Amino acid sequence: MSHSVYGRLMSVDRTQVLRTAATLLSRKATATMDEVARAAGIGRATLHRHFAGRDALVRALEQMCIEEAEAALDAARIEEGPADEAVRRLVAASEPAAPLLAFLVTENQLFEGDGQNEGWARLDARLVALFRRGQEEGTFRIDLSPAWLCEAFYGLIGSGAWAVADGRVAANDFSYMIAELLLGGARRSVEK
Amino acid sequence: MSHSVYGRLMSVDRTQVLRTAATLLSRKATATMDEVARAAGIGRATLHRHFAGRDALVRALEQMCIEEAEAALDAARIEEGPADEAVRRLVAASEPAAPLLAFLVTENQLFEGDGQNEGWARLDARLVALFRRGQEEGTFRIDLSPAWLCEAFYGLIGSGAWAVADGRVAANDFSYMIAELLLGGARRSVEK
DNA sequence: TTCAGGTGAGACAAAGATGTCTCATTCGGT
DNA sequence: ACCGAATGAGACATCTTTGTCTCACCTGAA
Repeated sequence: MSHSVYGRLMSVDRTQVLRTAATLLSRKATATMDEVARAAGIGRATLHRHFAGRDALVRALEQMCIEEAEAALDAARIEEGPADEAVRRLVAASEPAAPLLAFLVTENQLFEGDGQNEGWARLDARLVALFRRGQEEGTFRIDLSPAWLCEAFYGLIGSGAWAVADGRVAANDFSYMIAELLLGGARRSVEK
Repeated sequence: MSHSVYGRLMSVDRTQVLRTAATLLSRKATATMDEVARAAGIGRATLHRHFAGRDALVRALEQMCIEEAEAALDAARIEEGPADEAVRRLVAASEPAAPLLAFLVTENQLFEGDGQNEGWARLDARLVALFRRGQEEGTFRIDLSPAWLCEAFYGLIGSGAWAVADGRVAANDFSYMIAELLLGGARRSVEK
């Protein structure tokens, strides 16, 4: 028996398919399974062999997004050092997952059903904890709630991903722009 | 012949239907015409009488969004006074159009077709001009491009609208949170 | 009351998407 | 070269959505 990196004999890269699907679906949420398959460069039948249907595809996207976001949180070591630097590290670490997040942030449909993935709650909790820590340490202002900062973080990651995808901003500036705006805002400041 | 406020004998409020549709579609982009009709409290047939199809509905949404956004730009008098205060006024004036913008920001599908509404270019131009003016006047930092500030503005309006709709933040805090984050960021500053 | 215009509900066919299947082909390992 | 596994293309039935139509009902104005 032969094995690839992921333990299966195969040619389609599940991860790559999901990334492509995320990019397409964030641009056109009503895209059909056929369009998703074509965008990923595979046949509709093959797509169906890997994901039972549209719902299963979105669920897989959700799962992958949560895993990558949690990996980013781990990699950024958000519990360490000043909160603002932790946010900077987190933005940078979130860049690979940005297209995924851009899609899922808008797919609020996921939060209607009965069994919503508990991963989102974990993510939110860790992110809120980070902003709360920053407030308690005096790094972040206290008149903006951690919940809102959390939302803004998601929103800016999504906006950044779209802006880069559309070529309105350079990919290299991704994390700088997001972190700077989130932390310092647009107004010119006397400090730093 | 009888006339209502809008010059037609009628009972359905076109504007209200569009607002409801925007709210629903921003939460569930794949909603059917029937779901949109139910959400608006009208029959599917009636919805069809007013909007020939899903495409026409989205186009009407787009047009309404552009009109309201331009009205907000006018009402905020963004050419007057300090740029940061102009942004504050603009955010406040944009609040009524927020659910509309939240939907259309994510409906990138609109920017694929051949005939995309030129209203977006007008909007972008005015917004970019505002941020550029702020930079030239020394109010805004120059290391964040006007194009990115423009994107971030849209993104934060959308995030704010969702956060309010989901009850994660109070509706009263809408414009304060957005304007403060966009202008000042999360980091505590020595000024002000 | 009368009446015209608007509406909701349902029926209906057409169009599109989905899920499943078969078969020829290609690719990687042996 | 061989062979098994996976793929792409296409056919197919089914389900959903869409667009259109009819008809009964309601409402406001005369």
